[in-house]
Formats: sequence, C-alpha cells, structure tokens
Amino acid sequence: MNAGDNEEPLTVQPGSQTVSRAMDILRLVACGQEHGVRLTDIVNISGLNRPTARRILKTLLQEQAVEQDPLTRRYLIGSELTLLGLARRRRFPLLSAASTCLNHLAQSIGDTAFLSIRHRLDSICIARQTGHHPIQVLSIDVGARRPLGAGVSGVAILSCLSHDELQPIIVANTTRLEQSSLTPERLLEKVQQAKELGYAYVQHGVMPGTSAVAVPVVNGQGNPQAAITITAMSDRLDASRLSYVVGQMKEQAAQLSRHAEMNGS
Amino acid sequence: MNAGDNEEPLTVQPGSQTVSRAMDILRLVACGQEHGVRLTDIVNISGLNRPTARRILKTLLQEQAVEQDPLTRRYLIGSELTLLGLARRRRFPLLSAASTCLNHLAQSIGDTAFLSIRHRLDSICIARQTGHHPIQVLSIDVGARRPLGAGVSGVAILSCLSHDELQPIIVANTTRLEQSSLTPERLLEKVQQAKELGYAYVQHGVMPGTSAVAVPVVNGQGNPQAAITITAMSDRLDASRLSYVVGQMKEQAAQLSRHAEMNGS
DNA sequence: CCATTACGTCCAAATAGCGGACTAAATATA
DNA sequence: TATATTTAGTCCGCTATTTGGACGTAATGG
Repeated sequence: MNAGDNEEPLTVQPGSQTVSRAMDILRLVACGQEHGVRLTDIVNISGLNRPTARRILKTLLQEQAVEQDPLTRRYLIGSELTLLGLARRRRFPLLSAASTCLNHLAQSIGDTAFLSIRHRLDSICIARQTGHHPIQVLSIDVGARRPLGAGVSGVAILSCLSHDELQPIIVANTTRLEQSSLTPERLLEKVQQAKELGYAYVQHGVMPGTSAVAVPVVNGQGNPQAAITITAMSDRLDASRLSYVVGQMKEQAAQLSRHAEMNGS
Repeated sequence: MNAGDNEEPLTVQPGSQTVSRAMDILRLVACGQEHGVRLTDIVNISGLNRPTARRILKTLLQEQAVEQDPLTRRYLIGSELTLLGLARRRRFPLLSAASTCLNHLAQSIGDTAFLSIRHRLDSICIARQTGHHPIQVLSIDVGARRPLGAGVSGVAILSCLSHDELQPIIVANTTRLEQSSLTPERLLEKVQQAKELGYAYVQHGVMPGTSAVAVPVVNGQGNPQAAITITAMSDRLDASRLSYVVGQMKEQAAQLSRHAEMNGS
C-alpha cells in the first residue's frame, strides 16, 4: 500500500478517497485565512504528495472553490464556498443566543468577546463583539480556523475532554500545531492547567502586550461545544481583574450551555 | 482573462474528475436550500449514475460538507461549508456598495429589494432588504441559488448577454430549468423581452398575488455581474407604478456598476 | 551571483473509482 | 389492505482515473 502514509482503517466501502482529500485540502486552505497557504505547506501538513495536492487544487481552482493569489501563488478560499455556505438554512443554533451573551460581556467588561465553536479538529471563530474600551484587541477575525489548542479557545475546549478523547485529537493535529511552535507535551500541560483553573489563559497573546482568556461552553452531557474568549491589553487582564472577568464569562457560558442542550450535537 | 470564453472539455490533464463531480453535486445540493435534494434528482440533473453520486455524497456526509435529513433522506448543505465560507476574507466587493443601494430602494419604494449575483450557471441572492410597506414579499432567502433564468434576476442577467454567450448557458441548464417548467424556447423569449424592455418582469411571481421586477448590474465592459430585484404584491407593481420603480432601480444599478468596475471579474 | 527552496508537469503503474445489476425500503396506486 | 412503482442504497469485476517518482523551471535569499 502506501509507504509513508499510515491510513490503517481500510473499511470496506470508505467512499471516495479523492473527495476526502479535497476536503482536507480545503480545511487547510481555510486556515490560511486572508494570507493564503503555500502548496508546500499543504503537502507537508496533509501528507499528500505534491502532484496529488496540486491536481486537486487545480480542480478546486477551476471550480472557484479556491483562488490563487497570482503574485504569491498562495491558495485562498474561493467565492464558491462562500456561496455554498450561504445556502445553509440552519445557521449555528448557538449563534443567536451567543450574540446576546457576547454583547453583554463586551459591555460589562469593555473588551472584545469572541465565540469559537469546536468543529472536528479545529476551533473556528463564528462571532465577535467589541467593547467600549478605546483599545480593542481584534486578534482574530470571524471565520478564523485554528487547530484545537493553538489558541486559548481551543485549549478551553480541550480542557473539557478526558485524556482518552484528547489523545487522538492532539496526535492528529501534531503537524499543524508545530506551525504554532507547539508540541503535544506543551499543549497537554496547557490543557491540564486549564482543567485545574476552569479557564484557559495566556498572558502573552497573539499580539505583543495583549492577553487572552477563554472559558468552555458545554452541552448537557458535558461535551464542549464552543468557547467564549476575551482579548484585551495585558494590563486589563491582570491578576486583580481576571477573576472578575472569568466570573462574568462563566455566567454567560452557563447561559449558552442551556441553549446548547436544545441542540442535539 | 475572458470569463465567458470557451472552456472545452480537455481530456488531456483535466485535473481531478471526482472533485469536479463533487462540486457539481454540492451546487445541486445548495439549490435545494432548506428543503434539501433527493438522490434521484441529483442523479437526473447531474447525469452521474446513482452509485457514483451516492459514493461521493457519502464522503461529503462524512466530511460534514452535506447533511442528510434522517426522515426525508434529502441532502442539505452541511456546517463545514458554512465554516469554510467564513474563512474568505474578501467578501463580495459589490456587497458593501449594494447594501446602501438596497436600503435606498427599499426605503423609497417600500418593498423588498434583493441583490443577486451571477455565479457560473446560477444566480445567487446575497443580500435582501425589506421596505416599510406592511406586506413584504420575501420570496427567496439570502443564499438562494437558482439556474440563471429561473427567476427574474437570472433573466435580467441573461438579457445582457449576446446570443452566442446565452446559448451554452441555457443548454447547460436545460435539465435544471425543467424543474421550473421552463423550456429553452420560453426562456429565450423572456430574455428577448427583457432585452427590449431593459428589465425583467413577472406579473405572477413565486408566491400567488405577487410580482417581481429585476434590472441588471453591469461592469465597465457591459458584462452582467448581478441583478437588483424588487418583489411586491402585484397591485404595487402594476403598469402605473412600474416605470417609477424601474427608474429608481436603474439609478441604483448604475451606481453599483461604477463600483463593479473596480472589481476585476 | 549562485544555492536553495518552491512550483508545476510528465508518464508508466496500479489503485481507486466506475457503473451495470441487484436488494431493500418507501411511496403511490388499486 | 394488497400491489405496483419509485427511490435509496450496496456489491463487485473491469478499466479509466489517479498516483507519485523524477524532472525542469521559477522564485527566494544569502
């Protein structure tokens, strides 16, 4: 079979390999957000080899599912996917409830509040609300997709999982986490810490001088569905203020949890 | 970079057949909107045979690119596509300009204004603005995708194309147009009429007792990019009021055309 | 300027996908 | 309710499609 590829679960009728690979590629391209992703990165992370990745990308280009920046040759999510996504009636059930919560938080705390949902191996920001403080830390955009654990939201989500649930996720993401200079060991430490505290916190966030804190949103069964995150200038998330902020966040997360119960998944 | 030029099926190195087929299927599923699409319809319209379509759908289900209503077994666009679509930084350039225009129209006319863009063989509604009149006709949702010509917006868009450009589009859409009980001949008549009038009009719209009218939005080269549509109860779009409404619409369409020139495509 | 890395393509080999034919389930009709 | 018809889903041998090592070219950077 495949020498360098460990795709052991050869179920009898696995569907279409190529489509599956194309979706893998699309997810990686989506992680590139506005910067785009290089072919080499896709090859390295996906484990596909270049001609295969390239051939699939070529078709996705034809279909406008991805675009290619003619200058940098980087691949970006294309218009077709945005349009296909619009066709979905049932937006995210959490979202309507969440906007109220985010508003409340942004208002009471004054900084920027985010909602990120767990989607397979990623955490994806689906809503953002700025507060009244004159300096707002907008570290990520709506739509931003990162491997679970690469940001506080992901750590918060992971902190609700048992070790057995955690393991396969981290293994599957190992290559991608390297991009954020994260090893499985360091991530496990972070998750462990978040488990103990009940929230995930980084003093030095994505931008210098900023901090971030996230709390998980769980459903009735205790499965993490999402995370609420606050980003702010570090002096606004120091020891003295953190407990207040986290308290507010947990309150809203509990609100959302009640809504999450309605939703099956 | 001629968009509407000849893409003849080269068998030499066409990329990935399966991915292309998967995208075809996704587009069809997207047309199903909230109702979903049956496997049979996908088979009939796409020309794929059932095992092939089914196998691809199965993979798309695994990837959450589509969902299946367990009751009706119909296929719907899944959460993954919505999330992938969010990752696109550059939303539609027309959209920001358009919302101003739609607001203006909804205000001055009092009925619902839509913006639909042309995307390959489809017209897709990407914005909607309701007016102040107490009865609003919300015949289609944002995200609604129909073959060009199945609605007034599509007819308006087609009316800006030459016969040579028109022909292949209508041929490619023939099977799908049948679903709207439209033959190529009848569509050509409609387009011809719209060409003469400068707008597309249906006295009997999607819902009984409603009418709709659409004007095209063209770019600098005269290529149609989109259409502005107004839907209203029929008595509010009768002969006496129509010319006023169309006048207003054309004014806004011209505004948008200026913005469209900025955009390459 | 040359070394290094990344992009894109070719083509023989073979694997993943294709589709005719079938069964089961659901729906329409009698 | 019983029967016919339509639809969903699966099996499996054949081959068309995909695969991936190797190569040539363009971009980057030192």
